[in-house]
Amino acid sequence: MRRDLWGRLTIAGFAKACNVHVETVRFYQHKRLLRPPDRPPGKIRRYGPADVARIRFIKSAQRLGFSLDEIAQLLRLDDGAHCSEAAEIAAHRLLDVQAKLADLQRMQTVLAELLARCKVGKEQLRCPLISSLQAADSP
Amino acid sequence: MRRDLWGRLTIAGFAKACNVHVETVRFYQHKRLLRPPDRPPGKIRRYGPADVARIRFIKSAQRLGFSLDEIAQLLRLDDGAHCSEAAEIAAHRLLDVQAKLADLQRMQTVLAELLARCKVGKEQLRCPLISSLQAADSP
DNA sequence: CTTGACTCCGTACTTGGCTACGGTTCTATA
DNA sequence: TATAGAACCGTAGCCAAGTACGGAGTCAAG
Repeated sequence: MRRDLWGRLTIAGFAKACNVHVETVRFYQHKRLLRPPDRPPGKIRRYGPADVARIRFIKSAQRLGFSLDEIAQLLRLDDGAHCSEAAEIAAHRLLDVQAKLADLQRMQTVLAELLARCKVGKEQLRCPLISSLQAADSP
Repeated sequence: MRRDLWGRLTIAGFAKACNVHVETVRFYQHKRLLRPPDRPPGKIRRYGPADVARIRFIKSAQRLGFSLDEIAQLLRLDDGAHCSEAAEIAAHRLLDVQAKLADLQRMQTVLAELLARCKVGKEQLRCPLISSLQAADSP
């Protein structure tokens, strides 16, 4: 993993550290989810730990069902937005997160119960998963 | 919303009840997430409440970050799978759900704190969202 | 018993999120 | 300092998940 004298990574090492492809990094830069580090004239870009954390956040948030556009909003909160705007974004996202939590908690209960029943009996098991999710439709 | 004498819906009413498009219903049938109801020869299909619940489950699970393939697995648990197989699927999904829960809980805390700080002060706020997510990379 | 809306089904197009390609510019080791 | 291997950057292609289209078959209100 190549680093310069300040320990900052080239794009290849950076991508590897984030467990994504180089092209994905560039794609996120293009979509303005990640600001490309300044490029000293006639030299190449170098990436630091904050950039790694940022990409990891993006990938984790995707696993939670957020789109890149929603993630861009969340990142603006982390970057520091003015209060009135931040409050609005945060309030929206908070409701969304809470709805997801409620659904996932019900799902967890149902899956855990299924697993427990599996351990005792060996019969054919039905698992009331469908009825475990209740989230309202978001338009 | 058209129903027959047993109260079962045509595909248009069904789609509306699920808040999806007719084409989406057909797409899910094609992907075997939903079995098309039997079609009496020379007549059209009719859909019941169990079908509505199934589509709603699919849409909710998508919001939680599950792909259609993962959702197909979950649906097989609900449909009743044999024990050894069910246990394996359930165990995998349970771990996944628990990782998501942990991340969402941290995110909820951070968003709620931001919102609280917004109410008192009016300054520029940074929100330590990025450091709130820790989920391990799943390959 | 017609007519306009709806169903059925196959195929083609779109969008979001990457992934690959290829020509030019940097970089670092021999 | 030559040169293999990166980095850069634009453009094109790919896959998942829909979305649109169109012709032939149903349905029900008039």
